[in-house]
Amino acid sequence: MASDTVVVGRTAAGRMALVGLGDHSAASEVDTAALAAAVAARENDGDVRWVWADTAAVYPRLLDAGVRVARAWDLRLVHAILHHARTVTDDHGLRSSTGWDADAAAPVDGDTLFDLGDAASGIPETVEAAVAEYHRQTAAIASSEAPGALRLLCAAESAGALIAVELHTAGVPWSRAAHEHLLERELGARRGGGLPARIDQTAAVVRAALDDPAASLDSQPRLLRSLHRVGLMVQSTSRWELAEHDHPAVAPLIAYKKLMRLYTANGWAWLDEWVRDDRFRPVYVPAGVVTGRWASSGGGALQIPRSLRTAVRADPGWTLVTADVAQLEPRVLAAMARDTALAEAASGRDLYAGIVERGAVASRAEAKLAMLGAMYGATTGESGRLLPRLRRTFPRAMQLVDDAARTGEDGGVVQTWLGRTSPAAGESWRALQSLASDAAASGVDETRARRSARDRGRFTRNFVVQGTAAEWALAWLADLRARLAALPEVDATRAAPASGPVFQRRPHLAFFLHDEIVVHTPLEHADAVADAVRESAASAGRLLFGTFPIDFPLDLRIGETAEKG
DNA sequence: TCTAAGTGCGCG
DNA sequence: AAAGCGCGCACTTAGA
Repeated sequence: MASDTVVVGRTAAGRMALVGLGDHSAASEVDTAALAAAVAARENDGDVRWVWADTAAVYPRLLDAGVRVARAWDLRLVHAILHHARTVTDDHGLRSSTGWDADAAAPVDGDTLFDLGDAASGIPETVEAAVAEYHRQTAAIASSEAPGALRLLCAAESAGALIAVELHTAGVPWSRAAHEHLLERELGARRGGGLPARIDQTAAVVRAALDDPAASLDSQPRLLRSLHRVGLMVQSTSRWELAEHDHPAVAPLIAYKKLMRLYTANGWAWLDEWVRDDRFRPVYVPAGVVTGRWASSGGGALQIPRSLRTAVRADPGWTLVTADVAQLEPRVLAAMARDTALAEAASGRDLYAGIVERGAVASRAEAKLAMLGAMYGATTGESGRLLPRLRRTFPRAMQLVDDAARTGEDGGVVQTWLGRTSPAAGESWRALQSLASDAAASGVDETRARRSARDRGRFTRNFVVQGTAAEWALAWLADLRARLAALPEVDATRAAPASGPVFQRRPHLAFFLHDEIVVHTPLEHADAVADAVRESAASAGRLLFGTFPIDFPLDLRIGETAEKG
């Protein structure tokens, strides 16, 4: 078994070049059509880390050709991390404009999305440029004050890039029939020309209550005027404010909004556009959020209503293993701050119950409110009122987030546990602050500047926690992916072809949402998958936080489970 | 007729 | 209208 790093890029002649960087470095060239076979051969030959410009551009074709790779290095994503990383002391030219700082190619419809060599991204893709960039990146990491952590982050980010493509390719097993059944039950039958019957009926009830048969329910300004005419003096048309009023129009209006939301966001049109072959294939965007969380593009993958998860159904002979982490962010905070008191409160399954047991607050609801307030920067209301009690009981954890907030308010940058750095303060932000600090500044300027400083403080406060939680989740995913790949395949008669050639015969990740995963697995491997999910969570905790005693308990379920709890 | 901004709501 | 973070999407209106 040879361990090697192989850089993949284009040649001037438009072929694909594979350049080995190891002891037995060698270069070879193949036509684009033969890339998958060349990668497969090298992958089977030994332990390889594949270095390429953009996983989202290269990997879909490999998967479609039946080729999975174990390890990768995504030059675009790693560049984005290192470009801003505060701990890097020598950037080796990484911070100058080289084309690698281009944004990801905007996802587009149709076949061009994952076309190899799509030049829209602006990323240099020649193999020479890729080799040079890889050397810059490894050198920059080596110069970091915490090279191990940064290297881990970059490897985890790259593993995430592989997983994002794999999730798209495999898709979420989605029962069109179950989805349609739910739509008909909630909305009534689909009607070609107009709205489903139930929506029409509900709208009629609302209009009757508003004493206006022509009232517009979809235009916020006009609806607001209609409400005012019947004495409902609301300032917005949002559900929470409507619910505070007692009027015959309120209940049907809230019902109308709920039905319309289902119809427009996840109705038949969504089903037609996003579900093929009983698979929902969202486009995941690794690091699409500044904190390092993933975003999604199209299909609203990260906003699927929980009520709709009844449509998530395993293929025949397969099942689903679903797991989410209980209170990931406060656990991560406890470990980052080395706050043993908070870690002890977290030692049971329910961190909030643990906080109550330690006497900080009186109820679980208060504990949750206070903890969220601490991580989001609440200043007023019940959440703000509870914060001093949390500060007394968990001073180290609270100091970590308070420090992050102060740094942000002062215009500084903060870092996650592994070294992802928050964005620098923008030019307009700085201008506002310096304007307000001028002796001749007006009270209005000062107020605006203070508010903007506090806004930024809340962002950096949350950045350290949300970003580190995202790192933990990446580590969890990456470790789980490797464990799943080691489980045995089922025979071809048991295959789930819609999951594609790489995954149709083995357990595979099917969905990921910040702190939650779904694995689609042949029935006989469900218990092994559940073990792998738990072991990878424990492994992720050790990888990030070493021996610090913090648990990451999972709510884990095997089988068709639509909703939580 | 196009785009940008506002509103509201789904998810963590 | 959120108080208190991070997103994406659908719909509307205002403005070019």
